[in-house]
Amino acid sequence: MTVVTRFAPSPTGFLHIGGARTALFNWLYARHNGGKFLLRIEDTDRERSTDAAIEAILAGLQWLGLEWDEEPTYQFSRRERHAEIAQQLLDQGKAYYCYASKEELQEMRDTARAEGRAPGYDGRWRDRDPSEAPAGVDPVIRFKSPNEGATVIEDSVQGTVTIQNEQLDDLILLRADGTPTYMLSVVVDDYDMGITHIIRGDDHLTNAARQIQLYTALGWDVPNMSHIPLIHGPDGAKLSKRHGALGVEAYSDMGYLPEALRNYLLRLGWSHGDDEIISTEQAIEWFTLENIGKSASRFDFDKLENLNGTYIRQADDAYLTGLIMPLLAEKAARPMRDFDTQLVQNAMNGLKERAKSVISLADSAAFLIAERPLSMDEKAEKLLNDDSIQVLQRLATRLEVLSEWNIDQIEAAIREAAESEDLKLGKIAQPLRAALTGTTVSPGIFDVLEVLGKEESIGRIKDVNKT
RNA sequence: GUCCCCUUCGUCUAGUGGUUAGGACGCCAGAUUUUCAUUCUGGAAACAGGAGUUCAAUUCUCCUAGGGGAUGCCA
Repeated sequence: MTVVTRFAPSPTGFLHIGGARTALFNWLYARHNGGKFLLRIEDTDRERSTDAAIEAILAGLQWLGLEWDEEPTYQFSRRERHAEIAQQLLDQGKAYYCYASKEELQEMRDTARAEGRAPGYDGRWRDRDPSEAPAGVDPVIRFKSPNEGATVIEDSVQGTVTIQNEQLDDLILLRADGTPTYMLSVVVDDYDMGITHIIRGDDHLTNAARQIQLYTALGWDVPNMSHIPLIHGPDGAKLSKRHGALGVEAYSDMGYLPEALRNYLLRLGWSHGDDEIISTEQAIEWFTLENIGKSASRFDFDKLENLNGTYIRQADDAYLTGLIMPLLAEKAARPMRDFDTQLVQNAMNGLKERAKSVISLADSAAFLIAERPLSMDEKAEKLLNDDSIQVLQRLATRLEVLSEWNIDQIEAAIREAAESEDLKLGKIAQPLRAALTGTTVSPGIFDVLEVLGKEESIGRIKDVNKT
């Protein structure tokens, strides 16, 4: 049997971090088994679904490198089919029309809660004759769910979960306006799409019981189910915008590499012994449902950042250069030229050693394409003006020289200063670096000297500044 | 309120009826790097609490506490 998984987001917002992990797990499971990974956009809520959200989700998945198979399915386009199944259940006496008003429903909830019973619809139209229907009320179609016994969910992650049927009320299949609800659509679509394995957030666990009842009523096989724990914010509370409930594009904007985020997400709730750095190939080879944990995990930016640094250090120079050139162009407010790119790429090997994000990588490369003389950032300025260190004063007086990028002179100045003051170069390295790059968040001093020291590079910089 | 799920260092996690309870991030200390970063070495740091089963429980059972989820004509 070919494994078929799916990711089924509702397009009411961006692709958030939890959704991204769900997608990743589905993708990994499909690839591990040589199966298919399908995408279904659950847009049956016409009020809240937007095209912008659909685009953001697709873009997010692409950025993460989670390629889906076949064309995405748009759930709303299948509403006829959903209605057909609802009608079938109606014909079979497994569903019925309900005319209860919103007020009645609210009242039912209130009294149920007050009496300590399971809340929900009390089934007052379940066995009533349609001739008693009030005039002018568009009915909904409800599923006649079993009142007795229990529904058992055999979950690959959660284990066996039993829900008493009396806890579950008669869910709505078709709304008053004739559109299908989520509960009906998922079941029908998963069946029609041939989904063999459902992997989704455990906020759907209770829904799973209701859906199993539907599968049973329809005589369909229940797919294998895995309800994975949710991701929480650093404080343990539900993920909010302040934490990680950002769209994946926000992570891209923050300078995280997709491969780093993927690796991080994979390790959140899944493990393979002590392995931490896991390539995509290894992930596909190793991924199984058994290794998914059952408890919720917190989002930890420190670890993500560390992972990101690791991936940046391993990354190809040209690849990284390609990523930061647009950022540099923005910073410099001018288009980048071939020699700018070449210069940055030459320096990349040294630069990437100390970068934790694509953003900081761009920051540390900025001096390479900056206009001369440099404009200092505040911190750099302060360092250079700190009169508690004599050497700095000397260097500061030579700033004109420095700004002309005469490497020989710079080196001579450094050595002279260091020797005459009997200081280690280390002591003046920080301010020196500030002087050379205009900022304190720049690369190592020797990397700076090395790159700038290349006659060729210097020539190019001068050319740039003249034009 | 009712139902369901979860609980190993601060965080992500490994693990077993008998282990010095392992790794990673972060933190601290040291080495290397004439700065920073990288790298390396070392260190502090955990089985939520209480019963029970057992020769032996972190591991099995129950209870409590804490956390999370569900409880929509949202998905």
